[in-house]
Amino acid sequence: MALIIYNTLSRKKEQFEPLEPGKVKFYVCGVTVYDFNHLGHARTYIVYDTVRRYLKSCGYDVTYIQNFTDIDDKILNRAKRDGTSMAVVAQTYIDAYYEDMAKLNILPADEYPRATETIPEITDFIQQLEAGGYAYPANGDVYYSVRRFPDYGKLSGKRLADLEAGASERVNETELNRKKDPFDFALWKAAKPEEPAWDSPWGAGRPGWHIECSAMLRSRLGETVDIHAGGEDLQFPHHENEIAQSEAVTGKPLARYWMHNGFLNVLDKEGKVEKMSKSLGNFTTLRELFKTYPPMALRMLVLKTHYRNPIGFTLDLLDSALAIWRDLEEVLQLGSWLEAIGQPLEGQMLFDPWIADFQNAMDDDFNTPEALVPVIMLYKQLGSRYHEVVHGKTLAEPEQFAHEWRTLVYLCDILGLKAEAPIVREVALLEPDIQVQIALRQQARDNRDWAEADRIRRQLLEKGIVLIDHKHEPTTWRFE
RNA sequence: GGCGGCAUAGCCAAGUGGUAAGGCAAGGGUCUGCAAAACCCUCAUCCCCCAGUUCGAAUCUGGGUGCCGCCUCCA
Repeated sequence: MALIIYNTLSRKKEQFEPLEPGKVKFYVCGVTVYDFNHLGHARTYIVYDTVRRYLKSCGYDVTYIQNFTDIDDKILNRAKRDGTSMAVVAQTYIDAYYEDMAKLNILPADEYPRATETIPEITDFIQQLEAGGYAYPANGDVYYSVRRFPDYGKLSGKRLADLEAGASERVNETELNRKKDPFDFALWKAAKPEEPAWDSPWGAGRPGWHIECSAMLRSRLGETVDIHAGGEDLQFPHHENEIAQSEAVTGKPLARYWMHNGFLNVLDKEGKVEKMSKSLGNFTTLRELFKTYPPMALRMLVLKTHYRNPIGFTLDLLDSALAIWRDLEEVLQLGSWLEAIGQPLEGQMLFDPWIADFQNAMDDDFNTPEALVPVIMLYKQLGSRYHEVVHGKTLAEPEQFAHEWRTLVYLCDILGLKAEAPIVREVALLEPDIQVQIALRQQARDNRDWAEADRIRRQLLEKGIVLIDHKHEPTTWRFE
């Protein structure tokens, strides 16, 4: 089986073949750092983290680059509002980004280039465009001349003629006057008073959004990357413009495969979409969510839907994902449990049908909902054993168990599903007291004093300890 | 108006020509003093509608309806 990826450029599933055998250059458009990350960001980066992990598991040497846009009107507005500088706002939310993504078990990028640290490359890029006749200055701004690039629209399937119909009153008037054509976009923006600015051949100013990515990508990964990815909203105009800029200069394809993930929309009580656009003032931050849900529940939710389909986010959906995650996490924690009680798992992972099913699903354009099936089958199968172990029984067929458990851990690692460390250390401290309580309750039960027995059970439950009665064996317990 | 996508059970969601994966929820059962946990069982004669192609379609074609995204900053 070979990996197949849906390429936005061709609108078809294509066999994946990197430019250089064994190596994958992967560029993902990062966030503009002017606020905390919301659920939608989480989806995008969970998706590409999973793609990256899978590529690695296939043996590819993956270089993963993700930028930060740290120059932007929205950041400036935020700085103004908070009475601080653009640099401070940017750094604040970059730090927050790292924190949130770490909780989702998203691997750090190999590098996080920032626009403000790439100015020389950007101005250099613009000069090359100018030299090639693709860019022209106008009152301190520099614009890209869209009509000079014949392939413009090839990614998004838009033609300039179609766009013309949509050209509306929404265009900024000052810009319109400077542009030769309404579809031209800014490569460089002349400095405005009291705003951060960098020197350039066209005077002080700052780069436009699209050129940042073209320059950062080229500086880190060269002229052509294997995979260029981002949210579906970036398809047009952002990625279209990146292609126009980069390919005009290099004459080579910017990316071999373009991947775009569907949106995660929060649904309101009537089930209507409330897009998480911050300009509409509606978004749910990750840190808010993580106060009440484990981050892995969100990761599970994202994995449960194919990455190109939209997700209508509701709390019910999250609860459903959480239910799966809770069971799965218990089983994943088993290794630690066994170690804690002196029965460490011996045995290796073996290649077996579970892995084949998983790989077939992932090979088909990263079909994670399908790939989750063997994972769920495995943990269901292992789950009953988990309870035997936690209830103090000796594990039967430990080698077979170990092999399956390691397979599960391996698959979960590719999906980025990571269990919290189980609370086992406190057991030694609690154990004697709990045994006393269990004995007292057993006495009550023997006396058919159900009220007292239930009182003790309830009391322990308040401490998070659940009792499990058995028919012929003493009562055992576990954490809630 | 232009471009694109989607429509599968109460909910979520795979499946793209051979007779409907999986999950959540729900119901029933075993067990229990009662619970909890665990385990077992059940849960779409049918895939938005109509027409067509085919021995055969949820899957292909045409038409229709509904929802969504992009066309403006957005993951």
